Amino acid sequence: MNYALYMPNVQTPSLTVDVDSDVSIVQQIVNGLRGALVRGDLAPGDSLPSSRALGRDLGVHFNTVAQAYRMLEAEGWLALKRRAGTVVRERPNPALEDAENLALTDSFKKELLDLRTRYQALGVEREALDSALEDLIETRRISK
Amino acid sequence: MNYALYMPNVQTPSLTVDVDSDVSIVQQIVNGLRGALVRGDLAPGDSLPSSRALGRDLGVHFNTVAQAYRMLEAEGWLALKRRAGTVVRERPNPALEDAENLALTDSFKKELLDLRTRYQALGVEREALDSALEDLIETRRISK
DNA sequence: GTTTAATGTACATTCATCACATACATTGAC
DNA sequence: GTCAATGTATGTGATGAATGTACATTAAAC
Repeated sequence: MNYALYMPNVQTPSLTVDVDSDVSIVQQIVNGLRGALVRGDLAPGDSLPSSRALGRDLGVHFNTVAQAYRMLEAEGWLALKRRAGTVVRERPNPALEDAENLALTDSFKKELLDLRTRYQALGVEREALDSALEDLIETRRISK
Repeated sequence: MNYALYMPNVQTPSLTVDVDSDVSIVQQIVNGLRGALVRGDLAPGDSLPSSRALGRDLGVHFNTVAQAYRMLEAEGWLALKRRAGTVVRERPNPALEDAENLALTDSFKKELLDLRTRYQALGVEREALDSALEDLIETRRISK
């Protein structure tokens, strides 16, 4: 089942959770919120729903949401305060050492390759995957 | 720790396993072998090491390798026979219904977007990620 | 200022999964 | 036919995921 959350700065619903997915619910929430944060749909100063409210909307336990919030807090995106709720923080992009940067880029390439290979093995045509890759690059060019 | 396996049709070692990774060992083996199968480094008729031999080389338990073999058997890549060992099968690319194809392409886009966003949030520059994407497209064009 | 209710935090529980250990069934080689 | 190498089946301890429940904090209401 999928549920939706409405962001303060965007009209279309985002943050859906698929209980049947093989990626954990916490990770799905983290991915969805991180995407909104990177896109700017959630901006510094914005308040997020309480873990209980979001858990209710998503159909999961509030502790599951709370854990996702804490992971995003650890990444520097959110500030969590008791009773006051969860707020988006100002978050400068982390500066990386060259070595870290190279290592991360390599990991990215490896994950990317595995991802593409997996869908290719499932029978998706090369052209469809290629154009999805192109689309991602293009989208980024336009949006920035 | 990383270990290496030598494929019959390729000089450079492949299939490394990282115990500290957050992706499971079985999945790493599946990913590595599937990559070799899709690339053609492992071709129909090729024999794979026994689960015990590969487990020894990789430094993991042979049942872990056996499980990976069985997953690839379920995908249609391998034929497992007792005593005779594991052999690469002829495997036509699965034909997909249009609906499946669209759904898979959507999943691919979603996973791709999450992947890129995650590394972007880690501080990797947009240009590095973009060029990795471009490289993947280019590599595929050349190799096929 | 006191009370109160809403929020995040902490810990226990249940269940699934991972990697491994061990015993077994099968079967090609000799 | 015997044997040893291979895959198969089942059990186990550890880890993690999602939830249940109780608690600590604190902004808001009065």
